[in-house]
Amino acid sequence: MSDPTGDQSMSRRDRLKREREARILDSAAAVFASRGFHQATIRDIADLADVADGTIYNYFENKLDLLVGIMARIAELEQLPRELLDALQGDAKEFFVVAFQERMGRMEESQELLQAVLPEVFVNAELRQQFYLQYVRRISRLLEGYLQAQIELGHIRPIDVPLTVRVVQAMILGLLVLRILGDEPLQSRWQEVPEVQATLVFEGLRPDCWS
Amino acid sequence: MSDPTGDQSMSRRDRLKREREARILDSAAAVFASRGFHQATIRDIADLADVADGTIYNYFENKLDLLVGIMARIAELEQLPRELLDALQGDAKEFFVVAFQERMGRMEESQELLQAVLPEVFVNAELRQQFYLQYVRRISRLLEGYLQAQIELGHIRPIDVPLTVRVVQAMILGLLVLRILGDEPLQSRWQEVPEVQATLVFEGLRPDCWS
Amino acid sequence: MSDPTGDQSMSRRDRLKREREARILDSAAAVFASRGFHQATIRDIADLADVADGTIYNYFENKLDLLVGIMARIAELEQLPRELLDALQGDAKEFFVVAFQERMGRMEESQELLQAVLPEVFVNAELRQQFYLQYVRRISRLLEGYLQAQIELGHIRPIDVPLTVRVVQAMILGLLVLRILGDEPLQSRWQEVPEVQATLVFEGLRPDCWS
Amino acid sequence: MSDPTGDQSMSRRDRLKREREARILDSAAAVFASRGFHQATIRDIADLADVADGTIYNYFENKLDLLVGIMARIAELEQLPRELLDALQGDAKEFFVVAFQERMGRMEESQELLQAVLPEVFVNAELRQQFYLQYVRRISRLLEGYLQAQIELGHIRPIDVPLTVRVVQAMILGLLVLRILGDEPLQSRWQEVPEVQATLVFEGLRPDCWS
DNA sequence: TATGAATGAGGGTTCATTCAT
DNA sequence: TATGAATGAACCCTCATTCAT
Repeated sequence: MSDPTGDQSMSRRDRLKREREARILDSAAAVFASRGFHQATIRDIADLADVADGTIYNYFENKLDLLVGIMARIAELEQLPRELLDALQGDAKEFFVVAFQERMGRMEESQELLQAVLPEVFVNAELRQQFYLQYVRRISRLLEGYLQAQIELGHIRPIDVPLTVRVVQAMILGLLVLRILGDEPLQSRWQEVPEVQATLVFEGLRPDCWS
Repeated sequence: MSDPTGDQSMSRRDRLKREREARILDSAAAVFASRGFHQATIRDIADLADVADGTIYNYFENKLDLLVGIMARIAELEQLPRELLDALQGDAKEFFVVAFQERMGRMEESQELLQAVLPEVFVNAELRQQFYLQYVRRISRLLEGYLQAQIELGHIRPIDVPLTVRVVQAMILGLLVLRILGDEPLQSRWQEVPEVQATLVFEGLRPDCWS
Repeated sequence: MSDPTGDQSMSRRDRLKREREARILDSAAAVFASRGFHQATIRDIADLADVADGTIYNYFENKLDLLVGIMARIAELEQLPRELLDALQGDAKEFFVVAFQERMGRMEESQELLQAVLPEVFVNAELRQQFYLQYVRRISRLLEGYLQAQIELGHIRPIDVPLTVRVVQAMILGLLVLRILGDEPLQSRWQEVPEVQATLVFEGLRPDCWS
Repeated sequence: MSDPTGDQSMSRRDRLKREREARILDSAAAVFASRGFHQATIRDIADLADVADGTIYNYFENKLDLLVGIMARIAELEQLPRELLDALQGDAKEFFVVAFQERMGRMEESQELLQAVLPEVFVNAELRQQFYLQYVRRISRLLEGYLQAQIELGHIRPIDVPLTVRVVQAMILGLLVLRILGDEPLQSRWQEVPEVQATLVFEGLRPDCWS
C-alpha cells in the first residue's frame, strides 16, 4: 500500500514464492490426507507439487513443519466464522441451527485436511496445543460468552456453562470423527445433521414440552 | 488329568504365555500412547515388556498386529457394558445419566489404549472398519433400539432416531478427543460431565419448561 | 554280527536315531532343493521331518552341517558305481555308452540333491573341497587309469589323459547344469544323451572315417 | 551445445552416474564372488564401492537387482562373440579350436562374475530363465545352425544336432564348474584345454583313423 | 532325549535431510 | 534459488541357535 512498486516488484518474485509455497502445502495436505503423515514421503509431496525434493526445504524447515503450515492454513480459512458471528444476534434456537450448519459445512470442506492433521495432533504435544488453541479454544470462548449472555437474558436455562460448551463442541468434533470412520447415515445425510443437533440441544428429548 | 489344578492353570507354560502376551500388549499400548504408533519402535516395546525384540514376533505377526491386539483388548474390556444394559430398564432421564457415566468411566480407564489406537484408525482403512464395528456400531444399534422403544412408549419425543443416536455417540467420542487434546475443564471435572450431558440431552437448553 | 543282542538292543534305540536322522536329512534335502539353502529355514525342515526345531540340533551341529550330511549321503549312494566298474572290462565304445548311461541315470535320480548342494559348493571352500574329492576326483582317478590302460592297449588314440578326462567329466557335469537350467531337449530326451555322448567322444564329428 | 565435447560426455553428471553404477556393479560382483550372494551384505558392497548404503538403491531396486545387473553386464561383454562368428567361415576342425579358445578365454575373464551369478541361478527361477536365454540359448542356436550347415556340406558326420550341441555346450560350462571347484590340471593348463576339446570333439578317441 | 519359546545379532531397505552444482 | 543425487541413521523383521522344562 505504502509502496506501490514494492507491491508489484514483490509480486514478481514474491507472488511466485507464495504460489509455490501454496502449491507445496496443498500437495502436502493431499498426500497426508490420503496416506497419513508417516506414510507420506517428501518425494510424494514434491512430485505432486511438481518441484524437487530439496525445494521443499527452501520453504519449510522439515516434514512436521508442513503439518504446522497446514494447520495454520486451516486456521486462516477459519479466520472469521462469519455466519457464526452473525448468528450470535438471532434467536437462540435459530443460533444453534445456523452455528451447527456452519460447522458441519466447514468440516465437510476440510475433512481431508483434518483427517491429515488429527492423527499427528494426538501424538505431538506441540501440535496438540496449537490445534487446541486455534481450533477449539477460540470457539469455546465464543460459545461461553454467548451462553452466558443468553442465560442472563433468560433465553436459555441456567446451566453449567463451561461443561455444556465442551459437550456441544464435543458433539461437533465427534461427528467429524464418526464421519471419518465411515458411518453410513452420517455420510449420506450430513446436511440434515445440524437440524437434529440443534433440536436435541435446544429442546432435548423430553416429551412433555409441546414444541 | 494327573493335576486337577492343571485344568485351570492349563499348564504353567500356557499361563506364562498368556501373561507374557498381556505384558507385551500393555507395553505396546503404553508406548504407542506416549510416542504414537510410528515413533514407537519394537525395541521400545520389547524393553518395556522386558522381553527380546524377537519374542514379540512369537505373539504377534507384526507391528500393526499389536494395534489390532490392543483393539481386541478394548473390545474385550467392553464386553457387555452391563450398567448400560441394566440402565435400559430405568426411567429415561435416569438411563442417560447412567449410560453417560458408564461411558465416561470406561473412557477414562482406557484413554491410554484409545489414544494409542485412534491415530492409526484415521489412517488405516482395515483398522478403521474394525474399530467402527466393534466400538461404534455395536453401541449405536443398542441405542437405536432403546430410543425407538422409548418413543413408542411416549417417554421421549419422536425424533430422527439414527441421526440422534449418532449425535449422542459423537458427543461421547468427541469428549474423549477434547480430553486428549488437554482441555482443562474436562480434565478436572470429568466426573461431572455425565450429569451435564444427560441434562442437555434430555432437557435441552430451552428455558420454558420448568424442570 | 559279533554281538547279536547288541545288534538288536542298539536297534531299539539306535535304529530310531538313525531313522530320525535320515528323516531329517531327507527333509533337509527336499527343502534345500526347493527353496535353496539360504531360503530354507530350520523350521521348514523341522516341520517336514515332523520334529521340533531343537531336535535337529541333537543330530547336526548347525545348518551347514545338514548340507555336509547330504553330501555324505550322495557319496554313500554313489559308493559303488558298479556298472561303471563292470564296464571297465568291455570294449571301449561300449564302455563309454555304459559309463555315460550310469552317470546320466544317477544324475537324474539325485538332481534334487545336487541342485540343493551345488550353490553352496560354489561359495563355501570347505564344502567345495569335500564335493570335489568325493564327487569329482574319485571318478577322474578311475577314468585316468582306464584311459591310460586303453591307450597302452591301442584301443584308443594317445591323447592328453588328464585334460581329456576333465573334458569328459565336464561334459557330464555340464549336462546336469544345463538340465537344471531347464534346457528343453535335455529334459525330454535325457535317455538318448548317453549314446550321443559316447559317439561324440569315441567317434568325433569327423566325416571321413566310415563308422 | 556450448560444449561440443558435451555431446560425448553427455554432461559431467551423467558420466559420473555411469561410472558410479559401474563401480557399484563391480563391487557387487567381487563381493558376491568371494562371499556368495547371501553372505554378501549391502554394506560390504557399498564399502568396496566407496558409496553409502543408500546410494546403491539409487541405482538398483534391491539386492537381487544387482545380480540381474551383473548378468546384463556379462551379456554385454558377450555381445557378439566376434571370433566365434569369424570362425564360422573356416574349416571345421579349425572352427572348433577357435570357438573353444574364445569360450575358454571369455570364461577365464568373467569367472568371477559367473561364480557370483551361478549359485543364485540355481535357486531363483526368474534368474535361471534369464541366464539360460542370454547365456546358453543364444549360443546353442548359433551352433545348431553351424552344425546343420556343415553336415549338409559333408564336413562333419550326420549326427543328432540338438543333443550334440548340448553336449558341446555342457563341456564348456562343465569345464568352468570344474575350474571353480579348484581342479588342479584345469587351473594350470587352461590354455591347452581348447586344443584337447577340439580334438576330442572332432576326431574322437577312436584309434583307427590316422589323423 | 525332545520340545519349542526366547533370544538378539544382523541385514535389507527406507527416507528425511543435506549440499554441490 | 531449484535441483536431485548422496547420505546414513534408523527400524522392522528373520531365523539360526540355545536352553529350561
